[in-house]
Amino acid sequence: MGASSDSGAQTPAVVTRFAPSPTGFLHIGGARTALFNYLFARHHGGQFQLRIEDTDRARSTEPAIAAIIDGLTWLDFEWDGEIVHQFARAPRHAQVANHLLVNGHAYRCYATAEELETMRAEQRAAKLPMRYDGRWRDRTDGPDGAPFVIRLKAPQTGSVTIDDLVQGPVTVANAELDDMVLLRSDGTPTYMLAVVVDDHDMGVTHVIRGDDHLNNAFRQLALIRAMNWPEPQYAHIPLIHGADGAKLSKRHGALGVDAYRDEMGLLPEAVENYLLRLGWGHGDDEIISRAQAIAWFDLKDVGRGPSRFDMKKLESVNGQYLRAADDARLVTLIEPRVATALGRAITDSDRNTLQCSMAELKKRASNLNDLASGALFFLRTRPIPMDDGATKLLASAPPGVLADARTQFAGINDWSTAALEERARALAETRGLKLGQVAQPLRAAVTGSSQSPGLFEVMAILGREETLGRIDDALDTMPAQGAN
RNA sequence: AGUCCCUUCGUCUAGCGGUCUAGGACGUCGCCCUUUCACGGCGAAAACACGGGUUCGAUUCCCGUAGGGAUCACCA
Repeated sequence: MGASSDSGAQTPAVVTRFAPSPTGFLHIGGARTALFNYLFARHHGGQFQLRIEDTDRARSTEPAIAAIIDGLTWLDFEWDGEIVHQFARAPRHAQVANHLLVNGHAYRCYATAEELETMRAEQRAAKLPMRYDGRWRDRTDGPDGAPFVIRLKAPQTGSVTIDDLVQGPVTVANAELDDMVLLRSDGTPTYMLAVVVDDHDMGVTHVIRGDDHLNNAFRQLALIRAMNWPEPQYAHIPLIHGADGAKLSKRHGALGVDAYRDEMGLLPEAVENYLLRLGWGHGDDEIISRAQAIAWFDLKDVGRGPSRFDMKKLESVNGQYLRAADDARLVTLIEPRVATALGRAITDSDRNTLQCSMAELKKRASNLNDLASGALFFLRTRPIPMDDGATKLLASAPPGVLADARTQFAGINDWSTAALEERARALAETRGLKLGQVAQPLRAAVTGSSQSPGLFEVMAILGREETLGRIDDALDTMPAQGAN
């Protein structure tokens, strides 16, 4: 990209960008901002670009940049073109500041930090708005060699109205704004300068960002006008709040997206769907595919008020996507978790078992953690552990049912769900028991728990040898019940 | 403090002057299905912040109040 790319030969009608600062991890709010930018660009057949705002050298880190890229990749928000690293463009930013200095739209300010601090203290004491008072605005007698910053000579009268695509028309009097610093005394650009210059050079047509930037937009517009550049359209989306209505914090889920993937075991499409529905709606639609989202997304449908993050609903949405997900994909996803829990590597046989049981398993899980832990009993080696519920079931089982059931099952030639169930029902009938009185002890013996997927499906998947073995194990631990 | 923004069930939202005795989803509760737990199905409770206008008629338009949020840097 050239230093000043005004050429726009084949400039797309819509160019959006996601511009995170790599000072932390990509959090959920940032992910939503990225999603809206992505969707809007794709909806209009335009471009979605990524810019890393790393001008804060002290706080920007490589791991943070990697985390941002990792998060966007996981969510599959594919950006167009090369990633723009803001810091590398510092010379261009300085060039613009100096250009403004030359044409009179900016000036040197020699006020020291201490000086400005006392100015603010006085304003605070007088209960006046704290703004730079423009003391160097019309002076050119700066001390030789003294450090200075370059400030924008912003209009002081009149007002500016931004037709925000989300917030609607917003007007602010120029008197409310002060002359912002463009270039610091060390020659580095401020964020305000850098964003405007980069957005212009990247050909950004729509600035979609958190509404914490709404106030900044007016200052940035003054700079854009001073440069006589085309003005982008703005869309300031409300920030996400925690369940208690307060700003999102770690307690609420302002975690890196990696936490949603790794710790919570969520699916990227579910996180995307949830984020999309947070502050945006399309009739009664809840589960919305990427393609539909692109077709339907419009900034005018984005709500103006902040919405609260609801983990329960996220889990629910994730559960729906989990049930619709491909079984083989889920097997792959839970493999590491299962291996860790089991303390051993997963074999092909294990994989096969997981694949066969996945349809049953996923109905009982809303995230990958649940899915993995729910699958464990299939893969444990005998004798499998019994939880409290299972122990109680075995202790209160009608005398002899387990042994009788074992005998019945052992006589089955066709080891199938249907055959297993038929024998169990027959046994219950002859002994005058309800099916549950037979099935529950069996469930305990075979799964080690009082809750599990369908018992006969489980036994069919486990196979004759393993099933019978587990029943034998249970029989061994049971106190000798008055024989027959 | 000032400036700016926002306000429909607990939560996310639909609604864009009459179709609202306000719809959907999550959550909650009940019932059904059923060998357990889930899934699934059915049903219930649950909201237009308040006060003024405008209008034949306001959830929908305007103003005020209250509440919430954003913002005060040589941070981004």
